Amino acid sequence: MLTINDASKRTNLPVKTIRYYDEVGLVMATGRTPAGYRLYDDRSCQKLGFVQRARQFNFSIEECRELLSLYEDHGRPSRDVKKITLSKLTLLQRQLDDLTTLTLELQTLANQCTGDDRPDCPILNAFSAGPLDAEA
Amino acid sequence: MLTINDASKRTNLPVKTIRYYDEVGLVMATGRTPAGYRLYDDRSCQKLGFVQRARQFNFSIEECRELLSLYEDHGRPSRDVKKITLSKLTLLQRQLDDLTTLTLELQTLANQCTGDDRPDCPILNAFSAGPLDAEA
DNA sequence: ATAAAGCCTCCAGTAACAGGAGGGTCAACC
DNA sequence: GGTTGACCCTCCTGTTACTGGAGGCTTTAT
Repeated sequence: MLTINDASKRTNLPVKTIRYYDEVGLVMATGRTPAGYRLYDDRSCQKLGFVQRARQFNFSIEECRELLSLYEDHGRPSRDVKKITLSKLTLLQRQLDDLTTLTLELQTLANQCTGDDRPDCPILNAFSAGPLDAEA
Repeated sequence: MLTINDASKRTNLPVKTIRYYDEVGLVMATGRTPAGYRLYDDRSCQKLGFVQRARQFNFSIEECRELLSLYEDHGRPSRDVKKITLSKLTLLQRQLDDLTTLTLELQTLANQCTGDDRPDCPILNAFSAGPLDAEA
């Protein structure tokens, strides 16, 4: 049985975060010492690692909860997991597109800006004028 | 002089948001009626539009405040604006890279998953096992 | 006169924690 | 046996940029 600190070292998750996951019931401590210290075993550490990686994939806590229950359920069909993953991918793709557009537009503006002492600035003008077409 | 509702219609910003911008002192109402209703003029509407577009470019409220003061200051050098914009671009670029990596990895996993009734699922396995190499 | 629409302020909630206060616990060392 | 230091606990606040709602005026239209 590991203390929360040991679990933290093993998973590279901050102690605060592990405590938070326990609090919201995502990955609960296996038990408590008489003094109330949280205890974690190998299995719960594994779950913490699972959540950590899923979080890195931008899955929300609630989505992690869902994935975790699928993960725990030994007989779950992989179809369910794939469905969640694909819908997540769609979201990611949209975010990616938006961010790309944004970056390009801003890049265009920065290129047009002389960046000297003169007060005329295409960036501010664009913000002021309205939606821009990111041409040349 | 426009009511907050009129300003909302003109800028397409929600009334709540305009009130919020007033509250935090980003774009304050031009004045108030005797009854305490917020009033906005053309200039403040223009500023609201400015903020709206800057927000679409992922500038935070604080950054908007800075840009706005530059925008208000008629003699500001465009250098200042460009500097803020470029540092913002750096951040955006990093976000973009992270998101791209993420999407690719998840895509790989989804491709490997049969998505049928069988419980074996590469996605869960990857989450469970540890950091993955996103090779086909 | 009254009803609907619009306005106000204040409070709570969102996501996923991080930071800190105040206080108990544990192992080691002198 | 006392004390230091590391570790643990709970509870509270703060973060970002709003959104939703309660309770209660004001204005406009009928």
